[in-house]
Amino acid sequence: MKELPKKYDHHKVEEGKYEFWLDGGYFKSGDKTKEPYTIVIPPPNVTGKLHLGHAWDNTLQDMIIRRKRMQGYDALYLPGMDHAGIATQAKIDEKLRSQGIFRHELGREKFLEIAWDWKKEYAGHIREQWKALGVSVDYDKERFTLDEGLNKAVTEVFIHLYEKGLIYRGERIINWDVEAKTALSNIEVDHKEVQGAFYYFKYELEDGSGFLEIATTRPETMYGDTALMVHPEDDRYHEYVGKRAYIPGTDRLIPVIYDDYVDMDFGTGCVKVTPAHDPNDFEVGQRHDLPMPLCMNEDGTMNHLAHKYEGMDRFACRKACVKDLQEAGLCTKIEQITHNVGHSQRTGVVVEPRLSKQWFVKMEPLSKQAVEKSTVQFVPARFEKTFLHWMDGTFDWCISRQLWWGHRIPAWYKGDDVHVGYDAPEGDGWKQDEDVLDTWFSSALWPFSTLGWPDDTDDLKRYYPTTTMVTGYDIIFFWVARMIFQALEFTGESPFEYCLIHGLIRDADGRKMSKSLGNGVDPMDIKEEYGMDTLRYFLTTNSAPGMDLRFEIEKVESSWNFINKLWNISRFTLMNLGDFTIDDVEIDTDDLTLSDRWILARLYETINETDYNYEKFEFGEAAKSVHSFSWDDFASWYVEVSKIALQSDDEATVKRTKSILAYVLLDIMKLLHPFMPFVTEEIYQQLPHIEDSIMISPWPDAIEEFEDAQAIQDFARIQDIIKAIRNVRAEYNVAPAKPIHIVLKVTDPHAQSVLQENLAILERFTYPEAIEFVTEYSSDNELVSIILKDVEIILPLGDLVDIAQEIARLEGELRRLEGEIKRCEGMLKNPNFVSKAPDFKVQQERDKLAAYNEQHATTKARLAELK
RNA sequence: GGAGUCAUAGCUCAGCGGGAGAGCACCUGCUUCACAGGCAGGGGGUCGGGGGUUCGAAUCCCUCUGACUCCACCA
Repeated sequence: MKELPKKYDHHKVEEGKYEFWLDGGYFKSGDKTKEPYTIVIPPPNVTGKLHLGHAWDNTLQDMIIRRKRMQGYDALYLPGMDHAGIATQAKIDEKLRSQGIFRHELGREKFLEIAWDWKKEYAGHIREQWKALGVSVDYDKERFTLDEGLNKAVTEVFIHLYEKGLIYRGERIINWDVEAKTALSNIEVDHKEVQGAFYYFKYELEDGSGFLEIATTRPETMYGDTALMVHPEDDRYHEYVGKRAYIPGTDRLIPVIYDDYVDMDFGTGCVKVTPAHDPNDFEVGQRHDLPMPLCMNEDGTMNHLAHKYEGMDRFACRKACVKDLQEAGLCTKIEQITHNVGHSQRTGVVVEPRLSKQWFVKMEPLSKQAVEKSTVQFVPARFEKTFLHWMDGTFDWCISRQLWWGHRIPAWYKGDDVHVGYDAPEGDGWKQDEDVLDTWFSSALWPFSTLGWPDDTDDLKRYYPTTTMVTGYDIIFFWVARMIFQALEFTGESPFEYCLIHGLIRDADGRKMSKSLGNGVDPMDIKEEYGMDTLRYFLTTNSAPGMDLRFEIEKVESSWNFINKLWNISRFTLMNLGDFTIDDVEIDTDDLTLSDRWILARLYETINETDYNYEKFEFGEAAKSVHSFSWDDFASWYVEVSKIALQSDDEATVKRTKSILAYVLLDIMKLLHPFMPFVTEEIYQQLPHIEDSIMISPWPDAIEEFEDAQAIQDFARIQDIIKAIRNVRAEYNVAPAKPIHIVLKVTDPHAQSVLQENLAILERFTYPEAIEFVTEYSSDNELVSIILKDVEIILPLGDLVDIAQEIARLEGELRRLEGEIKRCEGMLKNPNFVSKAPDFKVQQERDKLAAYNEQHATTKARLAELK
């Protein structure tokens, strides 16, 4: 006889399972006889450990792929990692700095050697964590964004877009990260509201005729000013246009010009123009052919244009020059304001708009194509709007980064000549661009570059386009959108059929989990304490698609409790199966008791509901069906009922019951395997089974022969009677196991036979002294009577019965029934309802009304007797 | 300034066109031979306010209020 330990021990259960699966080769894809189903992992950065967000993301992917594998697909879950340019380089820099080493002292080559070592180390950590999560990824297909193959894809894409005129190099105002000393794209900048000020300055006119006053939030940029501008229709300023004014505190003169960009009603109506440090001013500068001097260095310190402030940090300079100009009477007013300021997503520093020569992707043709041709189905659908909305208004994408860790831009320069290609052109003197590409440039190709593109590989043909992408809404712009337009451009197809979007993980107080708040939760800590199955179940059942997930330890505990429940129903089953084998499992649908038919009918319904919700990616709903089936139906009722049959002397009865226990439990395990792979594997191994692993066992079938509405209805009658009796026992404080006399007044012949055939069940649950069936029962005040449909339960409780209480209860019941009757009649009297509502609905109401009327009459009669 | 989300039981959330649900918390009984992290019973909600569509609305539409998120170069 097999026996499981009394308590579910997640440590023991999870130990060795992953190795077992790996050894079995179950994660491998490639069975050509099957239809492919592909998910590529969103590649984690090789910067650190996986957090709860990854655990969520990866569990969702793994659930989908495990189910599809069981359903007979050639399931490919392709793993990989992202080099994460800025993030990784920043971390390596930091580590080097702590050792007193600076990147530039090392040189590019040496630095890259260190970076690759770093990658190797972190890739190892990440694989360890995938293992802990239990994700069934095919390691034979693992990729890294800086792999040779992917590098080839990146280069190919760059060259193609360049030749098509969709990649260009130009001087633009870009977002400059003064700490990382690199350009950023627009979406790598987070706008945050901060306290700032409007500083008013006097620009004195050259001819001594007075001054012009401007307001600015960034005084330090005045050293890059090359003009003042006013609106052409602004009467206040006509006389000044054409004159020249001094940049305050300097002897540099700048012209006063007209430009209709100016908003006359804002500020003073006069604006300083700093073409090298502001995107709008840059355009003004171009229109008026103004000089565009930078007044800052790459690290955010001021340059020689700031004369005495040279070398000072931009914010220190702001403070200093404001103070000096105040003293000189040239700063007239300071207004405190709150305004939005761009911060680098990576380093957090205030981004400096800066004129700089960079590479850009021309977005308009690509986004137009994406909007028109994308066939990706977002789940939930509303995220398609998010995607389209962004595609609609996106700016050209700055793709060059002043870093070393990344794909080096395939461009070579010699004087003014530029060559874009795989290799440098023939001849001496060509120098390759020092910069690398934005990390997202390579991530955008991930769904096809990982499968071998640009070569027309077997994998690409077989697994591309991929089936489902799972990711958070926070990277729709960064990644999803770019994958879509690049895929359409280069493969002519959308990169995936479905895109399942999930939200963010928040702490118990609803705050975003972040390093700075220190409120992050390490999935490995949860694994240690509750087990990964618990964490997975928690993560995938506590929010709807696209919604955020609040991390609450109480819910993790309740997930553990559910698994412990499953453990115990398995324990019960195994204790009773004895040496029962898979060959002994036999279900003859012509030879079943009501409870057997009922549990199988419920199983049938549960499989259908679960499948329906799995297909819609509604995992919370899918789990809800299995949860209530296994706990409320199987554990609370069938297991109890089976105890009767298992004690029978009749061998066939015992065998039938064991078969059903084993069969139903096995299906429960399979339905839950995608949620909790470890414990379901453990239990599967103990139960009679065929395949070597639950992972490769077939997904449960909803067998139509099991569908049985009559059984569900009949069993519900039994349950109702039992519940009613339990209820009375509680209400009258009758000890649960104290034997009581039960009289059932049944007139309906079908009800009569159902109850009589299942008398043992009634006895099992109600602890009767005797159960008596009657068609008439003489009035007696010392009894409690519960009136159900077709059945009246009479409990002669003698002294325990309180007539007044009983009258009150029955009157309450009467009121309830009257309410119901009124409702039914109201609906049925409404001609519109009868004519417009579906027939089955109308019939349903009629049936209910009949039943209520009958119950009402019986209750009223009983009440009359009492009075 | 645009776009979107949320408002349902004390808490956290499902449900999203046909009679209000779960988990946790709370109250009352239980050492019932799988489980006391369990079993049985119970209390608790005019489903944010107001309109509309519909035979029927928590569910669809409009509007208001409150919370949040993303996008956006007004100095």
